[in-house]
Amino acid sequence: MNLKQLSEILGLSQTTVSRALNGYPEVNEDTRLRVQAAATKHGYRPNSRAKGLATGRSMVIGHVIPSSSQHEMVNPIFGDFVAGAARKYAEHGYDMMFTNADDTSIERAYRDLFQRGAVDGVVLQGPKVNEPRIGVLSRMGVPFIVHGRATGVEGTYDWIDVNNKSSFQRATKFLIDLGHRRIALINGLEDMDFAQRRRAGYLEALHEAGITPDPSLMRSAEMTEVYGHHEARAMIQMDNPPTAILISSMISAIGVRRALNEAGLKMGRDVSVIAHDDDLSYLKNGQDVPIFTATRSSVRQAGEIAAEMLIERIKSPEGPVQTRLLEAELVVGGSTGPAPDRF
Amino acid sequence: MNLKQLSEILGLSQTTVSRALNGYPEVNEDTRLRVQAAATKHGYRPNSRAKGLATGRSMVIGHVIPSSSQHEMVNPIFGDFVAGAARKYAEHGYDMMFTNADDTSIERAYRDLFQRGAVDGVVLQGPKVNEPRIGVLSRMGVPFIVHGRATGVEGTYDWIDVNNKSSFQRATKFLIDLGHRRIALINGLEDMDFAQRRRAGYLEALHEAGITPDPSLMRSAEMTEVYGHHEARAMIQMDNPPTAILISSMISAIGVRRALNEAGLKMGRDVSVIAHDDDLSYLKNGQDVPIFTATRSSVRQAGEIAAEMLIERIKSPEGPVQTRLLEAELVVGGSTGPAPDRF
DNA sequence: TCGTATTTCCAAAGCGCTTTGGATGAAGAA
DNA sequence: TTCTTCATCCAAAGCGCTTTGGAAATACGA
Repeated sequence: MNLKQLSEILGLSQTTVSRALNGYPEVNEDTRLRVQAAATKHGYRPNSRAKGLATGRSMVIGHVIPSSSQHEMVNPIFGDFVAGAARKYAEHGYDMMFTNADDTSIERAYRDLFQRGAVDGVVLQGPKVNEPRIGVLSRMGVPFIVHGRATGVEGTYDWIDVNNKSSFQRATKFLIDLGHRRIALINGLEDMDFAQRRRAGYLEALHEAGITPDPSLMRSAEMTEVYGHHEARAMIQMDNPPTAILISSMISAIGVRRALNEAGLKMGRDVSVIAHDDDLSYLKNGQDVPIFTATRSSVRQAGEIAAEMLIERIKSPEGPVQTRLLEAELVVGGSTGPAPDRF
Repeated sequence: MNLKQLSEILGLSQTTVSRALNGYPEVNEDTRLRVQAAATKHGYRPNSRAKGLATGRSMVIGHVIPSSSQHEMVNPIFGDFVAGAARKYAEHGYDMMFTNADDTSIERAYRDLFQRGAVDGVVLQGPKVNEPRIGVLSRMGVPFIVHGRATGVEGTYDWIDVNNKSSFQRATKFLIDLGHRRIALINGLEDMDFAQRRRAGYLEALHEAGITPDPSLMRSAEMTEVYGHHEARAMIQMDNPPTAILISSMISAIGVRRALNEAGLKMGRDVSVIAHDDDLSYLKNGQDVPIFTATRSSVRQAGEIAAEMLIERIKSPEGPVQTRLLEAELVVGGSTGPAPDRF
């Protein structure tokens, strides 16, 4: 069923039917009701491609899945972020499109998506330090929003981010106040912007307390469970092991916990642990009592906000730059305690 | 840059340029090269909406995210499945579209997506027993593939699934052979088809061994970490606790492990545990030695296969029904051992 | 009554592409 | 030479919608 057929059934022109359905004023209210009834009855749905062609808008927002070619890793936060965004998209009548691209072709993927008119805007996830994609998108003139920020990138752009630095600074200070001096940081990949910021917060807290950072206590890699286990295990075997560990992801924190258990160490007593918690739906940090002391910030909520900001940007491309800094909450759970007495 | 402009630059008709770029034979090879060079030089990308309108195909495949309204839960396998599928879509020139829909409007979401011409085919994830969506999609005539199957649905349809029954039957038998008699099952939601099949396998193995199933050892809910913890904790406090636990998800298995640790029980010695492992990229089951004894089947690979099957279906809508049953591998890890002597 | 708004509708153009049905000219056959 | 046959290209229609620029009919004012 297309517009033409529907209009013939109704004995009206396509113009009138189109207007009736799209809420234009120049159509009699009786006619509108008649049209709407017929549309529902016959299950008429305007063809999105034709509509897009005519209006010049696709009502689609693009995401690029950065399936890194080396590490075939899907970020666990992906699902929740997307679910949050999708909900808002749906509310505003947008669909969501994904394209897959490996590291080498991400830029082309974005360019392609936009220039062939497939999307009205894009979301850039997981920015690296000096993220080159931001410049590319800016020059292309495509509305976009960054989930995160990119140190070293010139110019302004819309972004939503967690205050990674302050949250890790606070978490570190929390541990220092508990008497910890040897605090390890199990972080994400070095070149990720969030990892740099978290490290900066960690270092600043150490600095404020007059603690010299120990490079052997700072690790970084893709944040899997196995990675957390591997690094924690290595560190507790050191001559001078850390008494506390800061971890950039709950998933890796689970690996850390596993390593501690294997070594017969008790979290919160022998070793204190703080993790960053994205509040994933399938991995809540305990029920009433949090398992891990954690810096918590819902990535799903970030997805919702990102979607709304992007839609706003699409609506007014020349509007003022929008930024949004979420503060992570420091929730205290059972994984932290006073530094053990080693003397 | 559109076709018209490009053809004017080249001094050729739109027809010829279009044909040159799409590999039709009726164009001189020199001309074709000239056209291709100009297209690259000017960064010409055919507008997908216009192309779609003209060809009648959208080159997009739809997924519906079933963000259940009650439990705001995103399935953790979502990311990996999608990453697998997306890769294949990209290889064949397809994009991937997501729509969000709550439980009540999923059917409408599919109908809408297809009837307005937004997608050429859809993927149906997480089928329930008697899944009504399958009938809907069949009647609509939209090419689709089911990730999973649906007991009780009449008619044939394309699907790819893991042999849930046989894998859980084998896993259960494995535990029985180790001397376990009280074996618990921490399963997914009752109405999910996979959960029913896993339970059937479990029950059959018990039956074969002459063990009467104990309803108090069978739990089912959405498979979060907290759920695994909660159920395991409850069961080990029973008068007659299980000596082995079968779990439908690695995430929940982690919760089970947490409960066992809290109770001072050692996995593999005091309680044996087998989990189903979807081989998620961020949650590998250990490195060399598997942590959990597990029934393993890569959901990412399932995504790839599903994508290829669907594309094949789109190509030949009248082709024979395609089904694919993957056998899960039983990997033996450190979480299982002989039943403890209780006498 | 006539002239002017206002309401309600429509024909046709246009969005950017593919594809049908030729047209043109060169090469080969007779 | 004249007639076919290819090879190569093009004009125009069509995909299904929105939107421009009226036209017709009705209401209103004087």
